[in-house]
Amino acid sequence: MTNGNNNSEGNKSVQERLLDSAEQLFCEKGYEGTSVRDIASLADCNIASINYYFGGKDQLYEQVWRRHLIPMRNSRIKSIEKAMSKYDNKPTLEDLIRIFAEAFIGSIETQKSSRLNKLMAREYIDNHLPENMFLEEVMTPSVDAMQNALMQIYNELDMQIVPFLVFSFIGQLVHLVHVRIMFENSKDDIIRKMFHTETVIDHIVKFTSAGIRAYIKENK
Amino acid sequence: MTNGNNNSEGNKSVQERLLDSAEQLFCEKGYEGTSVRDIASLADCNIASINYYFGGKDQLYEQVWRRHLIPMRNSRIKSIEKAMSKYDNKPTLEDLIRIFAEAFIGSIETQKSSRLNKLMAREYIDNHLPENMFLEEVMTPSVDAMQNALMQIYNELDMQIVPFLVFSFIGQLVHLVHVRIMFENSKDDIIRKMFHTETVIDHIVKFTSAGIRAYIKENK
DNA sequence: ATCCGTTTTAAACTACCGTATTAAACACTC
DNA sequence: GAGTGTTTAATACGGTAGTTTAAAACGGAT
Repeated sequence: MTNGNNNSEGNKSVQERLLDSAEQLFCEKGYEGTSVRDIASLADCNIASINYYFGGKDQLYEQVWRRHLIPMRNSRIKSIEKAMSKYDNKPTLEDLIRIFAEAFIGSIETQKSSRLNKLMAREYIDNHLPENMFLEEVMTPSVDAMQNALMQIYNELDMQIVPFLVFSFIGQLVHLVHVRIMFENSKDDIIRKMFHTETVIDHIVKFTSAGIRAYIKENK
Repeated sequence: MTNGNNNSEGNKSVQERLLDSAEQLFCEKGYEGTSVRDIASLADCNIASINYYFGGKDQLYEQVWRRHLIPMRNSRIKSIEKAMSKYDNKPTLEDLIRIFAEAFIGSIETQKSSRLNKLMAREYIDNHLPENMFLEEVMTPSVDAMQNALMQIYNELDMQIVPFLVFSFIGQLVHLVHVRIMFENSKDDIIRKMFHTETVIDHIVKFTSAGIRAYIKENK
């Protein structure tokens, strides 16, 4: 081991080390807050390698995304399909919401999924990806899948309402990620405890189900 | 007019022009994405003025906040107090939620309040304000006021649940701000129409009320 | 051993950052 | 109108950013 970092071990290629280090730093400090020198240093390689292999900081950033974008999107869509098929296309509202929420937050809550959510939260507000890439390749597919699932469960649901329901649901999930970032260094144990995954997902499931059913009753 | 900007007109002082320009740029490009040269140029004054009047970029940023922090916080708290007193401390859930949501989004939906919400969203994730200033002077007071109001309406509500309810409510409001920014340049009229203030607030009121009532019933 | 394409290195380059300096312009009192 | 404190101005400074360069090191094939 040549230094104290944790990205140079093993037999990873330079590209992989750069992607790993870049991911870590981009998640922690954002795009502008991370310098190519920091990345190269953490990856234990020369600065020029970034331009040699990726063509620049921006394209390295894009590759960091592409590495996780498709898996992330797929895991969310898969979670919905699984919930649907498991219950013969008619899972309870609670099951559907819970499964998606867990996939969104990161079911086992690995360090990696937590980091990626943080990266997503940043990209949400400060676009450094090519135009609409985040929207079209990450957000929209998940939202569409969720909308379709909802309409399958409640086929009497007004099609114009469904986007609002998904908006409220996902809004809570995204907000959860933000709030967690905010309080992650907080000493306040009460607040930290409040945002423990299981507890808060239980709440979101209950709250959201009730919100959705508010639109069901009146149509009957 | 010496140039094409819109901050040098009128008889505003240099400080005011700097604050206006800084606010605009910080909202659009964030703290790191904005240079003091950009600010000075937009304000149509010398770079040194920023250090002369404010003591540095960081303190200018803080002043931009302080200018709107107290009014923003107050308008939210006021909105709750007004709702409470108007209905003799027992407004309907729908009234309370609607009034706060309108105050949050910016009732008249000025361009300014939209911009500030964007700035707030950034501050959520990347702190450039002095430690805890954002949390203690903006977020916490509003959240506390909302929690207290809820407990007054439903005094049978479990105190440990209330923070979750407020979380879900505010989560939707914050998400609305984000989504709007995301789609503000979208050509998709359907989406833009969806997030028109009145429509989406109607939904949030309905959805949130139902979510909250889900916790009321079981306690009875 | 030599060649040659690939990878790695150290250093230089250009551009911009936030800040500090210094002097000139201004507004006002006495 | 000389003197005073305040405001504006141009410019210099030290630092760091992302990128480029050109030479050195490497590694397999001939």
